[in-house]
Amino acid sequence: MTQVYKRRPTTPKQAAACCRPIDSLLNPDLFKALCDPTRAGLVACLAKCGRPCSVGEVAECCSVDVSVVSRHLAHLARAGVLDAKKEGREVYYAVRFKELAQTLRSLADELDTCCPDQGGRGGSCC
Amino acid sequence: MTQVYKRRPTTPKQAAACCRPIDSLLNPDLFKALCDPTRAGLVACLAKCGRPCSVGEVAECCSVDVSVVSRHLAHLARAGVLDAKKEGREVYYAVRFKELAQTLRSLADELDTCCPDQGGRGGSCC
DNA sequence: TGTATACTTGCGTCATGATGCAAATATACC
DNA sequence: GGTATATTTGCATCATGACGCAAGTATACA
Repeated sequence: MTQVYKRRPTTPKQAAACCRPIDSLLNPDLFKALCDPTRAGLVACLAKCGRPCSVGEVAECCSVDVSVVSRHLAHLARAGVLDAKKEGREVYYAVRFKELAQTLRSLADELDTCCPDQGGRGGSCC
Repeated sequence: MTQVYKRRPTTPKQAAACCRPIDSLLNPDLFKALCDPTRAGLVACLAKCGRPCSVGEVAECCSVDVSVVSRHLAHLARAGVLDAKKEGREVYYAVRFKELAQTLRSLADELDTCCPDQGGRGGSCC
């Protein structure tokens, strides 16, 4: 069931005290993982490739050292952007397409909910 | 009309050379704006408040100096997350709900498109 | 014109993180 | 066991960015 909020806070201070889904959806760790140009490039590369790729393969597509790529991929996996699977001496990384898309859509939905001149529940809160 | 791509690149190196919408949708500047906990908190606060708020008002909701809040809000506006409107000696910032939600959904859609075991065009590229 | 309020900007400090290299670890294959 | 390949980790360096304070700018109002 959908929770009904009584009213929207009238000041930012009240709003800050009011805990809502958007607080956790605006997770800085996810954005931190994607905010570096090199990492964003790696994600785009893996997404376009569409299959799990090894660290060495991925390293061929960018100009930084393999050790840097390794660290970036591990970082992205830790943040939930990529999935890691070890096979023999290689580690394959793949984009977690569905989970990532789902997270982004949840955030978009919550933004709509907060938007006052949108259908949804806009205008009410807390 | 929807462009039809012939095939998906088989290596990350080929994928990197293949320009696709996800390259620009994974814009590091947007994520850079949201990756700082203080900034994320400000966005959440403004979203929950739902109306344009002045710098001073917003500053009351967090522990950092007003000058820091001012810089953060300007940063978020520059990245397209917030809208700024000057009224007299006050500056009002508001979340660009629709644009932000749209951007996130576009990225989610493009991820679906790239996902091989999803409906969409998964499996084809370039 | 003078003063108060709202915000921005300059600057120094400090913390975090990106990078490359070299060394360490893990696994495959002889 | 010994060697080659794949990846990770330690370490030093360098760049970026967050922060607070103080000074500067803009606007309102007496």
